[in-house]
Amino acid sequence: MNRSLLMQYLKDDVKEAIVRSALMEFKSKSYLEASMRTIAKNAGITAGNIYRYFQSKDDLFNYIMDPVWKDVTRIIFDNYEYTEDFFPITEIINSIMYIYKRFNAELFILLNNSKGSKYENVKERLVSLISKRLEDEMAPFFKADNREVKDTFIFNIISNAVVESIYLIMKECGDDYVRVEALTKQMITVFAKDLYHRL
Amino acid sequence: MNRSLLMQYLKDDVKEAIVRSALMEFKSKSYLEASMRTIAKNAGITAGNIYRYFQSKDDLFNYIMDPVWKDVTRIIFDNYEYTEDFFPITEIINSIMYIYKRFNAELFILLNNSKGSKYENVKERLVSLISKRLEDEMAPFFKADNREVKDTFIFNIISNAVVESIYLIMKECGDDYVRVEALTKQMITVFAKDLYHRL
Amino acid sequence: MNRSLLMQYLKDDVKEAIVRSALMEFKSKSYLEASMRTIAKNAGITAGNIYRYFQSKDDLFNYIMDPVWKDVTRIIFDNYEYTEDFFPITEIINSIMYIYKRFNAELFILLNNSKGSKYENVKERLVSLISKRLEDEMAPFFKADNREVKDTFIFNIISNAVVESIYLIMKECGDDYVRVEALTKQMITVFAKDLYHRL
Amino acid sequence: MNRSLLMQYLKDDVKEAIVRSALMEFKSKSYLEASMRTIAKNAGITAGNIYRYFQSKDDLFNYIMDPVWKDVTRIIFDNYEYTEDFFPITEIINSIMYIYKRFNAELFILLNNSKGSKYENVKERLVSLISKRLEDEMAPFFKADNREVKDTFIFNIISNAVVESIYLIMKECGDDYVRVEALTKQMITVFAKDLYHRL
DNA sequence: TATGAATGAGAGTTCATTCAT
DNA sequence: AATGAATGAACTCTCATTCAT
Repeated sequence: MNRSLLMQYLKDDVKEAIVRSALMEFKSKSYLEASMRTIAKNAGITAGNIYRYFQSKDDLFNYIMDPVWKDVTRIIFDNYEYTEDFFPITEIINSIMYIYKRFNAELFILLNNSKGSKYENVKERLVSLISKRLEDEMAPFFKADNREVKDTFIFNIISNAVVESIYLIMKECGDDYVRVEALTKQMITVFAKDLYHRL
Repeated sequence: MNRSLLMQYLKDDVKEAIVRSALMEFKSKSYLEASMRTIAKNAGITAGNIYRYFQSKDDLFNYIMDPVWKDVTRIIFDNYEYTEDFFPITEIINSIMYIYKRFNAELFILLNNSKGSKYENVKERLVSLISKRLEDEMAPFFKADNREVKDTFIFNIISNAVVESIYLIMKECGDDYVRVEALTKQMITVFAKDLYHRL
Repeated sequence: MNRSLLMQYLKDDVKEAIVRSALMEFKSKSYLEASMRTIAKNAGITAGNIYRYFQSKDDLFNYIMDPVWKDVTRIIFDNYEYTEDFFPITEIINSIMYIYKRFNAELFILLNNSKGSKYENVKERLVSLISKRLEDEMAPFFKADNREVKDTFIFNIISNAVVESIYLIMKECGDDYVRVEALTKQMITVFAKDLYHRL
Repeated sequence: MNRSLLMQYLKDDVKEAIVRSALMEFKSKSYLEASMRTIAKNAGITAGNIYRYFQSKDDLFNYIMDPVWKDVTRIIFDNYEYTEDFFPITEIINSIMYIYKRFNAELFILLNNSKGSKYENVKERLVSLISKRLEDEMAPFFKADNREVKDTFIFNIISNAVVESIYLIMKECGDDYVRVEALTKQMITVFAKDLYHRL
């Protein structure tokens, strides 16, 4: 390995250290409260050196969060098979578990600690996406029964409840994936089972 | 109107201006991030002058938030009449509407932007209170059927959903009290109706 | 009494109240640390109103201290009768007791809490005055014996000790004039008796 | 000299500049009145930069004063040999000269300008220590003669005079160690010689 | 590439002083 | 004469960011 490649290697190493340290910091403090000094210290480098790898705090935050957001939105727009319960519960659970396992910390940050960043309103956008999909999926049934929902904002409320619950379960369960899955299932059941008849 | 009364009027005017400006600031930034200078500027006064009306940032925040929290906890501890639907829905709605009409913005801040203040964990405490009450109310029915809930954390999840939904409705509806009431009813129905059978 | 005289009376009344309150404040805080607000509050008036009577904090301080300083310096330059002990101890004690009884608080402030005011170096000036007088009084005796003091700064040191001791006694004894007088006598004895033979 | 050593050099330079500037500031203003901005300006840096070297104003003050106080108390508790003159004058002088040479300005600040810091009452404590020792040393002689002192506060007065005198000599003599030693000797003689017969 | 010293703007807060009333 | 609201500059301290080395 020549010197330039070594440098390249070292560089990636440091970048990863920064990202790892930043994740920790963003998990315990909001975007605005997070300290570049602390991130640097926990990454084993100096504050100034971060700016070799990221233009700004904002840049660093987005570098971490962009892929998560991409994945999350992609998953929501995946086509689920319809089931007679209106909701493809198993697949939803699977998606949630996938995101949970891959982006545990990141999702937590995205939902809760992103104030001040461009992801400030990410929860609202996420809820909107889910809400839209929920509404679309239920529309045919309402049409068939010649019913309609008085105020479609209720879909937002339900979607928001689901998102909030996922975040709550994440906080409660930590790495206990079995409990996460059980609680998530129960939660989806409570919110979605027979939903049509409660609307 | 004599001078003393005029002074009184003017003084109250400024205090109100500060509170109004502070509400705006606390609505858009968390307690810690909010700036006394910005509050002053938007109230049309100098930063130092705020301290004629409030002893500190903390004092100002609590002056606004104390009444809300007092009312909210009082309401939660009120005794509702039991109904055959498990929940005294009408009275709950009335309570929520009361708080909504009086403390729209304040409740939002309390639930979302109180980090760094003494109300930092208010949402968790509120959710716990509601959760406890929910569990207590349902306990007899589970006992009668000789059933039990697998993971009682689900009560926390549901309570959290209710709290979050109220706050979402507030944000959505502005001053449209009729819509607030309708949505709140629908929300409670969706979350609570037949809840026993979905647990 | 007509209105104008009444006003005059009231005015003097307020001025006295300010001075009394200021004395208290300057006794417990240094000139710089003393607060015009506190002085006003304890005088039963508003801060702004002080400025009707005194141009500034400095002006107020000097108004109180000028007469004391005048008296103190005057007394020091009074002519004492010579005694065979070199020092007219009785008269010195009397002078000190006079100042003590009349300007208890003021002297304390002058010596200890005047930093930042024009009396900042008053102790040094006072000590110099006393020192000069001490030297002058002892000069003939040295001359007669054909002796001289190696370093005349020793007179400053002794004078300073006397001044400091007076202030210390003031702090210790409060209004117990009998103890003040006893201790002052003892102190003068300790420092001055047979001084000539210890130089 | 490599870069790291150079940095080290520069860093120490700045720290020294801060301490030097702080000494000046604390010499002319009390702890509370001293300004970090002024200290920074006179050290040729910005106010914020001080905080790279010292955690707080308090930290900076204590960094300068701690060693002095440590040395001073250590010396006072040292055991002196008894002499027939009651006092181990030579050793006292030596101790004073040691402190003088090491902590000229610092002792001045400690005794005079420490209000608001943890050394606020240091002079009183120091005087008490010396006073206690003085009293203890003279007690046997009083007992032997079946005498007693009317008011033992006189020991405090004498101790205070000694402390004050040391500080006065320091201010007067600057770096002229020979004169400091001569004056200190003379001062101790004036205050302590034959003290027993003047009490 | 990396350092770490330094900046500069901003935070909350205090207070002597001014001034319209 | 008196009020008390308001100012504005000062305070200590923090931190993202820059830059000479």
